[in-house]
Amino acid sequence: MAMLESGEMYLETIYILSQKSSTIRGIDIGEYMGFSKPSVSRAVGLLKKDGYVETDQSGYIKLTKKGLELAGKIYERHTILTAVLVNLGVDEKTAADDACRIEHYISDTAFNAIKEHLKKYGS
Amino acid sequence: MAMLESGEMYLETIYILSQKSSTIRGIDIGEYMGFSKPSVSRAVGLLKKDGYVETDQSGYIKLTKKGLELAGKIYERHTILTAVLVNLGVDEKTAADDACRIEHYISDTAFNAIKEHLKKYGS
DNA sequence: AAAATTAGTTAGCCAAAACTAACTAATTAT
DNA sequence: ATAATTAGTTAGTTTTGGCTAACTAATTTT
Repeated sequence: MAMLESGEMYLETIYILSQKSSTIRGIDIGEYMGFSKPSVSRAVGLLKKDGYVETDQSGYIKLTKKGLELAGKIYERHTILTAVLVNLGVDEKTAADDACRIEHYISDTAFNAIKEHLKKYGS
Repeated sequence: MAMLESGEMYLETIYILSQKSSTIRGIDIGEYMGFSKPSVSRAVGLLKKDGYVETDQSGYIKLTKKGLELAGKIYERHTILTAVLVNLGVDEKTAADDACRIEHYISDTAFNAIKEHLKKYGS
């Protein structure tokens, strides 16, 4: 099935936490996102079932190649969209919040157009 | 309660249909959106309950002042966001599809910044 | 006038994604 | 060694928003 906003947010969170620690547990994800343990357990189970994530012998959560690719893509959208909005004069917090929602709904085509524009004109 | 994407899509559809006809029925909305009669019935009932819509003696659906304001705002987002994406080189269809999703998730602050930019620089 | 179509509603199903309560299992503290 | 904390899972609830089936009521058609 196609990945929805919820699944993408979990993936992105795992990606971000991976940059700080190599041992990520469900509880860390829940704490970061403000969700309960069962919600995380269910969501990670779905990501695992769909091959985005796997757990090692100790139960730590890792992104698979497929998961890393998608998470990286979403994270890039997050940073670029935030940057574009900040360039347009939007405050950091609002820009990041908007980017965090829009990143799940924008097409590759539209995102790439925005990214190219930012690269060329910086605004 | 806050209006979600679904409710906003129904409002926007009613707004668009209102520009072509003054007698709008549930069946027209369903046909336009590709949804079943019961889905429309339920959605219009919620919009009515929250004061965005009312029905006249003949059962025709009209936007209230409150509904017209919100629908107009969403429609403006739709047109401006589409225009911005087209200016960036995105094809019409993709631009409109993206705008149709993003319009529900962007903040007033970010949208206004984008709108001002379009006004000043046309791209 | 009787039959058929059309519009709307009601009831109930399904999926997604959050939740609480309560369980298991493992680790840590006393 | 026992008790307490911590992490994860299971079961079951809630909300949102689609759906079908089946009903009512009004309008058309024949």
